Amino acid sequence: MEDSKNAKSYEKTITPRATDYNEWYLDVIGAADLAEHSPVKGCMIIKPNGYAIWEGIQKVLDVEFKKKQVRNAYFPMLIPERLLKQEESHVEGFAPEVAVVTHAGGEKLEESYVLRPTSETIMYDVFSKWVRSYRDLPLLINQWANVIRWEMRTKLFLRTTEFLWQEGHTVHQAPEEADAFAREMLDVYKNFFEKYMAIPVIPGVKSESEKFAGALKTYTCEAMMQDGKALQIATSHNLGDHFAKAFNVQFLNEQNTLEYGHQTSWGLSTRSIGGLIMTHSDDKGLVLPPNIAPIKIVIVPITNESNHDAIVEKARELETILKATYEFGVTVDARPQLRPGEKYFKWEKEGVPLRIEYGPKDIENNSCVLVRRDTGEKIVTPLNELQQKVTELLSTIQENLLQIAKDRLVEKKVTVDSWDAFVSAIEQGQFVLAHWDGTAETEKQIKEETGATIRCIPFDSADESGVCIKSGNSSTKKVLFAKAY
RNA sequence: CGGGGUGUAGUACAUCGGUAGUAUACGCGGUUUGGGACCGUGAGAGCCGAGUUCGAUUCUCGGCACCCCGACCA
Repeated sequence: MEDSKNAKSYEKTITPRATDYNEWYLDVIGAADLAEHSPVKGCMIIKPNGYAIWEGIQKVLDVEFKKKQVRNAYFPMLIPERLLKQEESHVEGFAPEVAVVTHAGGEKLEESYVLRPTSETIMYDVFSKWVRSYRDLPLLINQWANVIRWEMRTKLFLRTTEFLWQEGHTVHQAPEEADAFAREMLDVYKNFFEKYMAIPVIPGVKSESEKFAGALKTYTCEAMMQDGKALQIATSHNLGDHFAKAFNVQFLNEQNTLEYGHQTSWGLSTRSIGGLIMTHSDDKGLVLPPNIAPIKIVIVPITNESNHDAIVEKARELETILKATYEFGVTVDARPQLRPGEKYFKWEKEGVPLRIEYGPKDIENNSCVLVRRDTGEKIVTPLNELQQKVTELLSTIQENLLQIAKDRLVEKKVTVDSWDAFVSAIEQGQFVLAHWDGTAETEKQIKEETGATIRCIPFDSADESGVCIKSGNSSTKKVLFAKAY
């Protein structure tokens, strides 16, 4: 009896909050049907529900990229090993995690290929042929692709051996232009996260030791998960002319002299889905912001055997009305013989922002019941106001989710001036602003002692003189520390 | 790669040197249907290999896989 009870509660309970990764994976992701482990170690099978979110992200970003005149292209997954080795710090950074193809066609290859961990090398080798004159610049290319990084430990969505992303790569005439573009793309990401994903981020610059292998500067968006840990959710790099020199990306300027291009690269991966889940999930499962939710509205007809078909038919009428605005974002759960409660839980678990209950009572009153996923609030709505009310509620839910996440960021972000205060804040899982002397040694020491890393030097961190919380040396800026995923 | 652990039904867990059991999920029949319902019934399992043994899912050894904790990372 005891056993059966436990087993039952296991199946039916979603463990609290997506704060602990394991529970999150097991009970929220697993149950929500977004992804699962593949038979290939460290790789992820993205199920239809998960992929639909990715498709939504692609759709929105593609529009943003087009506004910046960025065009999509596709480059090979196999990169000749020599190309990868051409930029020194780049190969050092990636060497430990590349997978190498040594055999093909039944023979050992004369030259090995690596499976792209990122495409700078192969793309820039090609860019060197595409770029001849200043008239060819800026060159603005994006690619949607999979990449392979042989990480030692993987976590679904956050770090998988293979992941999907977009990587943008550009070439500019002037250093300032490249830097400005890298910053602009970071803004694109920041706005995307806030507007669509309802994830507030802290934009800033990475420290030297945390920056991308081969970059001059790495700009980052850091987000806070519900447990206070940080997630690097998108990055944009100013590559300077490092790669241009390694791959000979040169152009003739107006004075007819040869110059190296100045480059950027920027990316956003399926990790952002992990961030989405860990930002909004609650005890019942996933919570998706309406602006990115593949299904925004589910209509649950309340039926019994005798009236099932008739009520479903009426529910389809509501669906038709809403589809005019929301297209594929509306669905009717017309499965027979299931009790309404069971359907409610399924759709709550999957994060659908708005549920419409529609049964005999509603038909009689010419109304329906709208239920918010974020608050659980039930709102009886006359059918003639349905469309307007739905639009209104979806945008309210979107704003509310962003506000909750913003409040959390404010609440869990502290400024400290002493080492003791720093250590205790980090232990409590907070974001910590503190003075740092700017040296890699101090950074490393802090990491070893507390597990915290410098997430970024926030753009809005003011110049001010102070002393480093660890070394006591002088400092000019406060930087953001946190434990990270 | 270091430290720890686990391999039994779709899932989660038992048991046992000799019929492998429970829950849930799944199929079928029925009663239900405004928050995870119930009754009946059916199908479904020992990672691989070797050894010990009359007999191994169980014990031993080897392999493989996976999980957890570290170093690495979007």
